[in-house]
Amino acid sequence: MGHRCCTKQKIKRGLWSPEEDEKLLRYITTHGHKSWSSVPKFAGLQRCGKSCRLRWINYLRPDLKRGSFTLEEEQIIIDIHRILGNRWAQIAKHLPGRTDNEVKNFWNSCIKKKLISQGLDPQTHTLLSSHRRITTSSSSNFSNNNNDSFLIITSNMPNSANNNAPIIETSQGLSSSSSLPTNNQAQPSVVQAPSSIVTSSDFCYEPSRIIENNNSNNSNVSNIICSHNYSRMNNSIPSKNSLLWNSRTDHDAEDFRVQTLEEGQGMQHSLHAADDDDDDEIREANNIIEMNTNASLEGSNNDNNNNNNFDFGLLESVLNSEFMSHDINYMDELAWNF
DNA sequence: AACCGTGACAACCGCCGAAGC
DNA sequence: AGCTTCGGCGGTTGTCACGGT
Repeated sequence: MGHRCCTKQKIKRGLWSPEEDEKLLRYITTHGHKSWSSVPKFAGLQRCGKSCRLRWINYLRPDLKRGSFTLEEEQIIIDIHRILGNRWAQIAKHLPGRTDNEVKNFWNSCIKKKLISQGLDPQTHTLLSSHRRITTSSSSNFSNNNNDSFLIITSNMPNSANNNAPIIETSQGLSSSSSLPTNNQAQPSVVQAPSSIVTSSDFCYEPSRIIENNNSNNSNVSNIICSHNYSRMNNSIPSKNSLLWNSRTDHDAEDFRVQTLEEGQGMQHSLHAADDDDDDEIREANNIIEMNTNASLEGSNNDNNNNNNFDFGLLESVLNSEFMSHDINYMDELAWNF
């Protein structure tokens, strides 16, 4: 049973012969591909347009990088997969010369097994239950020992096509009553960020500290969760009043800074998004955006944003992953207060 | 030499959303 | 507004090479 476009004509299937490749290559390089459905006809191929497209994209395209994945590429895939999941096309965009099919195959044949052998769930990047040393409560609950244990920034990402400034929500601390906030509880403070701060729902990430994830209910909404995991980087507990860390925003990027100023008086965020030249979505590289907010750290109502886009399931998994997969002792020494 | 398991890669399938009519 | 076509995507299957038994 072929694809609909294949049913009308006699269609060859299976592996492509060198002659077919030659025909397709010659046609595309001279005529381009305005309409894939008409390519086989004009190129003299007994294939469906879809098959031609796939062959071109995955094999014949001149800008493809062949050969094994490098360790760096592997790490990029893992990092982005942690954030985006099985969005192979999005992941591949961060790997010049690689196709989604390649990335997917590499993941399924290599990375997946490697993660499993390390005791990690390849889908969630958290420890497999058999490897857990700390047990947690049910997935709907999260508990910690301090109200001000972490900072959450939730950004309401715009489409890359529009220039609306994203909404950045900040919230500090979760209830220590062991359950996550619900929609009826105090809402995070909301500030309007400059439009240059974020242009993509998937470019800004820091594997161990910041998680950004599309909300399943709204593809334009992403969450960035920053946990207070500073001491691992700085080998010290961060000061209460000034907090700064770096993180990666892309494979060649390094800056994403959040600076927290006087507790209770406000917060200052300094975001530095690095660029990926090949990605239209990542336009605002190297802009240092500072925004001062008067957001109360206690959380406040806001007049222009009522959505509750926190992905608490994600949050929990992130935190579980964070604390269990990296450094158990870290939990003991972590000072939660700023 | 034959068989089998595995890994890597290629290709197909079915679904979905956008665009055009 | 509803239908069709098309391109894009992720999941799955097929194919081939290779090494071990």
